[in-house]
Amino acid sequence: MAAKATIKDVARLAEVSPSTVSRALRDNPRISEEVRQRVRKVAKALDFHPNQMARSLVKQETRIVGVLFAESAAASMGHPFYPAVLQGLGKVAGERRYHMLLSTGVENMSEEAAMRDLADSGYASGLICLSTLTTPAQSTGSITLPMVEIGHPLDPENSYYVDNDNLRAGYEATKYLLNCGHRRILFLGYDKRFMMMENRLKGFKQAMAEFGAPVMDDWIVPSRMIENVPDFAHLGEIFQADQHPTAVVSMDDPLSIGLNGFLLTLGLCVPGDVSIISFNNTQAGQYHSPALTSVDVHPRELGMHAMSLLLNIISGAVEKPTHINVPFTLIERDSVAPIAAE
Amino acid sequence: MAAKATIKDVARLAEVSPSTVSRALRDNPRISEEVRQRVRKVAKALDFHPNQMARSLVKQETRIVGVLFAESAAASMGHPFYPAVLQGLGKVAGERRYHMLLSTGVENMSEEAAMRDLADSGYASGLICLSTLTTPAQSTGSITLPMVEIGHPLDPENSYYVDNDNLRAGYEATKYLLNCGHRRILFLGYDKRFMMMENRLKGFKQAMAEFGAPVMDDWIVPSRMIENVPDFAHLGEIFQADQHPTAVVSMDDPLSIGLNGFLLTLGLCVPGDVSIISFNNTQAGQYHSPALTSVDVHPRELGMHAMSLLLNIISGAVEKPTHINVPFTLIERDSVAPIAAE
DNA sequence: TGCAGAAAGTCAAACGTTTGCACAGTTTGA
DNA sequence: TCAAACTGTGCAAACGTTTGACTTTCTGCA
Repeated sequence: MAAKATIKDVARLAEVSPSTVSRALRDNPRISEEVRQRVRKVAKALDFHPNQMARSLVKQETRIVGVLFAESAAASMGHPFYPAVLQGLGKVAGERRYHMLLSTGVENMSEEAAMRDLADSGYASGLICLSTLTTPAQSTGSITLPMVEIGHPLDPENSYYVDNDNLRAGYEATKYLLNCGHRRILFLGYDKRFMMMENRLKGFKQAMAEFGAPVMDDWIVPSRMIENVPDFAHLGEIFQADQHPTAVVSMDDPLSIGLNGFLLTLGLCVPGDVSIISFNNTQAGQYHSPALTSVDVHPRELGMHAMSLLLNIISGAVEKPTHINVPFTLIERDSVAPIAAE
Repeated sequence: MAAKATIKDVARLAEVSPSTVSRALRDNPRISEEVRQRVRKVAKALDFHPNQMARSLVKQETRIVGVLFAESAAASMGHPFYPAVLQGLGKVAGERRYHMLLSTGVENMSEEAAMRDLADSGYASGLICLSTLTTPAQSTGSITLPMVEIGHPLDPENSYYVDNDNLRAGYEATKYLLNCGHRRILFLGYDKRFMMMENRLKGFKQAMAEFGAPVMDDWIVPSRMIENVPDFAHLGEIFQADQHPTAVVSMDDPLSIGLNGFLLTLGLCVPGDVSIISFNNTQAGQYHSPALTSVDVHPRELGMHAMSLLLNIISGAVEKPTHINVPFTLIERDSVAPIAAE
């Protein structure tokens, strides 16, 4: 009773050979119904569970997939986007009886190193990589595991990945403001480390051009994701000027909320004086007043699709580099208003 | 080059036996310096990494710990508390070269079932359990793995766990309001499924009693954690009454933010008409206006301590059921004001 | 009656390590 | 001078499964 029961224990008690036990438990048709029953009963009685390590060893596969976060998993978890992705990943992993192994980023470990670590550990049969950076692991080449990325990969032609159409998202968000009559629009939260930002900015410019609205470099203001601290001094100058922006496209809800607070100190109201359209549709944004109009990129779906794809690759159902595009949704709330007559 | 190098490949090229390779790579003192060097060089050249499955099989241990979330991991990740804990867990796991295996809650799988699943999988050498529920797995008995819980366990005497002193936290939060002159205080967000709520409520009552303030059952208003939807109809009645509460102890920032919005619709201001002291000190709460006065339970530290403890148990450094108490911090911001003269 | 083939099991090798023991060669100590 | 001890290495068993090949027994058919 003390030690865990092994297949041999079951075999002995059921008076068959270990191989028969193995087959019986896996419903191999070569085992008679009678023996199958007997084996099952004994297995249950002993609370026998096959040792996965032994199993994995001989089958040369595990039921584990590694999950790797771009920033050290640690840092990134602060933002609701990542937990939501994880939630999606977990849902389909669970359904297909897979486990997820987290890359527990040792502090200051590079993304690539973490990836190698996970791959080399031999525990995982595949990799999910949230490498949304523009300069991810260069030498991903020698990694032999099946891998799917969430976000835009460096080499789209040869990668499996799931993503939003961020160009389109940037375009639609901007167009929404333009349609409300805004022309002086600021782009907040540009972080050139993230590929998606490039694309959203591209969409922004495209929409602006289409409506003949001017794009000023000065009005593309950076802010690191996650930390979400824009350059308030700079923003102060911009918004205290006479011809200040009447609307902003903000890359993230927390950022928008911060901006809103800042504008308040300047005596500017949202959406009365400045409209904000935001991204990520977080809980905080919903509860905020005014409730934020925000683009939901559906992180949970991103996760679900990524995991499905990976598992299908592992099982051999998918062979060619595949790209899945998860649609976004623009959710209208109260932070955008038609431009006030001047 | 195609298949992964095994220890035998290394042995062949280094012209030694597999056992020597094994010993050389683990710095066994019985191997001469010369051979050690040679083996290392070959191993590096072949990019050899020992197969963890094989290793785990013979050593009867893995470098993986399972992490189990109370609610299906999925649902709970929505709240910033859990990612923060995960962050802490990951930090020390990474430092000690352990990996974390997530219980990817199959939908509707009970906490206990998920636990068994994780334990039975044989992948994990230990378990972290965020079982903050009041009625967790009853028959945790037959689980033989080392396990530490985060939150208050059912059987404190025989459990390893790390926790806040929630009674004290409830007490201090309430006292903070009482010291500001408040007496009509509402307790918002009671969720009897969580043990910590019981304790916080106990602390609340204790403080109230100490100041001779009345505690009314009606003013202990429940709300499920995570979903964070209180009964607004009920709250409406309470706050529209003549003698409405002048302050509330709220179990969660998102909940507080929701309450704030609701009070606004009633024409009540925070903290002018109603003060709020909150829990969890989330980003959303900081950015909110007014910025929330909130008690930080330091979820990251909870995670770090839990993982350290577990790893110490696994390594044999800790033997007796241990309890670690992580201090909380009351962070003063703008959502509490001294009571207005009536 | 003989024989093919199916049915139901058993055997043993294999997966890639680790590790107790054996062994050969070299020192050491008395 | 010889036993004892030490050094450096190889052998082979073990960890707990899975699986291809093999054996035995039985069934049906010519």
